[in-house]
Amino acid sequence: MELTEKMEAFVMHCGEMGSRWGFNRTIGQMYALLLISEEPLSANELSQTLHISRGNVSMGIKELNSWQLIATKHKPGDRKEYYQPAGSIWQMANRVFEQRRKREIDPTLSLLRDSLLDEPSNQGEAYAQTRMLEIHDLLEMITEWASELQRLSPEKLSTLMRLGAGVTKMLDLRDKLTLKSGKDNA
Amino acid sequence: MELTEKMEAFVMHCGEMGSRWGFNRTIGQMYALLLISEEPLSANELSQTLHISRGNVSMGIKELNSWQLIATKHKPGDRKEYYQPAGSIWQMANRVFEQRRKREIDPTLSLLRDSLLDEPSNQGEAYAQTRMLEIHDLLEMITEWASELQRLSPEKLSTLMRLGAGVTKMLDLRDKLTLKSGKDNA
DNA sequence: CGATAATTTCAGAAAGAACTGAAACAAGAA
DNA sequence: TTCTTGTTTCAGTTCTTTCTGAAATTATCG
Repeated sequence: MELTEKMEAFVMHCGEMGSRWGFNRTIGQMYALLLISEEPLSANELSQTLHISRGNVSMGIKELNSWQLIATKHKPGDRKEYYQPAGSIWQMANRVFEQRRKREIDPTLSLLRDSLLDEPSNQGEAYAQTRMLEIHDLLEMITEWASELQRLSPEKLSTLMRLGAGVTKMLDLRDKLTLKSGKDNA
Repeated sequence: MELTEKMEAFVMHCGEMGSRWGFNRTIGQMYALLLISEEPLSANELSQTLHISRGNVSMGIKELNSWQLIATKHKPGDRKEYYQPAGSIWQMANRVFEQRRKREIDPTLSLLRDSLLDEPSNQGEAYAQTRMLEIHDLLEMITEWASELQRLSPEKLSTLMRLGAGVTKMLDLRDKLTLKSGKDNA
């Protein structure tokens, strides 16, 4: 697999960003390469193109699988496995968001829930709990909102996104409607 | 500064999560401690309570400052500096999102923009560019959407959030209105 | 059933990130 | 100015993560 200059730039960039996106350098590179490659690639091709060890590729594939970001393909008369990105860009973004939510938010949320069950045992702890409650509520909102967006079909999501600056207008519109028809909505 | 068991659990947990949230362990701990502490704390108190070196605290404060997450206070007749969280929980969330956008999305976006300016030099590159364009558009949507949300006042944001599952309904409503009044909206 | 072709695992090496502590620096107070 | 009290810096150390490569494992073919 030969890369043009631009392709290599992209792949390497995704490597740098990899760690910021929740996985590591090589995994970022691997996924980038699979994304821009027209044909599915074998583990060996990944290893050679990216100059990383075969073992490392194997671990990377395992990780990408656990994120459900790649699919495995077989070619007739060929024992090797070939890999390609799973699903559309939208689905990929969804998966990444979901995984990150699981890792970055859920654990904190459950710790906070536990902590808030008990009565505060003194003044300082009472204050701490009010702050924790704020954070809890914020995180809960974020997760609810996120899962809401995930349930939305890609088309609707796209509409909502394209709406952009219109969200504010929509809220205003809704306020008017609500005022007219009385307080019957959430 | 003495911590109850629950407070310590929270602080330590934020430490573990720190790296997932874009900063490191000690910085997570420091910020958590400042959040749940009623009084502003001095660098020495942070150092002692968390059992980390004075120098490390200093670096942490620098970092938290660059994220605009803490404010510095002075007590009359006391040379020390005291630190406390800056702004509300909402503001904090905003800051974190913004910083992360800057680090995780903006660089990629500008790379993609550059890359997409040039004509593809061969078949494979043409395919790569179509994929890159998809990613570009997705990232652009996300950033626009995010900055949109940031411009929203906290109250509106809160309304929008509480709306939750209602977003779908709202979209439907909007569709009906649009159909009735013709195609005059975005 | 071997023999062969591929994938996975994992101990140790290498690279990278975070932390310490002592020295340098800064800002009043006397 | 000099002394005191506080903050910052940074070279070296420690801790963590990632990567390699050889050995173990699994799967397929004849």
